[in-house]
Amino acid sequence: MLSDCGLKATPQRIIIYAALLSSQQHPTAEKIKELIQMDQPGISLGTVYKTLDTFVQAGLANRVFSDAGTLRYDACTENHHHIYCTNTKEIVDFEDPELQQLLNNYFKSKQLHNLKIQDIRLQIHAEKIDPEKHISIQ
Amino acid sequence: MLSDCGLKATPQRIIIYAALLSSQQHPTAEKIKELIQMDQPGISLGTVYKTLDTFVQAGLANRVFSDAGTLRYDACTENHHHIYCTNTKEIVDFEDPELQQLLNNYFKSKQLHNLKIQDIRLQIHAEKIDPEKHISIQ
DNA sequence: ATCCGTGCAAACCTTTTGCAAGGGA
DNA sequence: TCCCTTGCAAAAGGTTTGCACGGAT
Repeated sequence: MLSDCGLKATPQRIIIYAALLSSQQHPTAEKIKELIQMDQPGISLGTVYKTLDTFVQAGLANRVFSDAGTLRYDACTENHHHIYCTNTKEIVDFEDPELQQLLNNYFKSKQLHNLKIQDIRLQIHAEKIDPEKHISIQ
Repeated sequence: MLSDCGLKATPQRIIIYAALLSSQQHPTAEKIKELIQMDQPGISLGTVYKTLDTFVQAGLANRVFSDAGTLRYDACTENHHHIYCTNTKEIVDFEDPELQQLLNNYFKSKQLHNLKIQDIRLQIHAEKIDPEKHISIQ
């Protein structure tokens, strides 16, 4: 996977990538360091930053916007959207082919002169009614 | 305007709010300090931060997401979207009632259980073909 | 007189950088 | 072996905080 992208498969990279893949929380660099603490106790925070940056360059990960001014990362590089819970501060993935179709059609008809669209992302700001429960999409 | 929100109308606040309103660039705190330098030379950067924060609390302004890890502000609190130019790094407002209608319909039909939607914002990442020209929407 | 906003500077936090040492191909 | 990666620590932003001063009610 890593070597497919021309990256050396070092233990640190493998573990960071695994952590990023398994975490659904769009973690910060700090959070990833915590997550892998048990497997890789001595890892340096600087290395986590550098590695995540390398992943972004290589197209293995994306940065996710957050209003707190801290960078968050996402191993999912497919086109998808994010639900920002205003109370729990979670960021949850949202994906729906129907929505994608809708947006594609809209932007096909609505010509934006002088612009080449690369990516459309929705931020859905919403309040979780019952923080105990999970979010479900009907 | 300020007093409507229960805020004392001090010279600093008036000038900062005016700068925010007139700038179409979703400025950072630093940028605002520059913008008002001529009118209010002695203003402290700390005051700018505090004032912008006060505005956000009062609902007079919004924070705009940005990947650079710097906070940007927007005096427009109505529902609208942003075009992020990947080459010029500009952030341009995008508003279209038709799109709004489309999104409303979509989210009305697509029930998100356990969530109360507050706000939907699109980030349109796009490349400006000719950086000299302005962006126009057909 | 009191309360709130301002200015200044220090503190803080997150992220980046430089460099020497170590490990993979 | 060679080059790339890591770890550490220092530096570099950007943002927040604490506190004393000043202005308005």
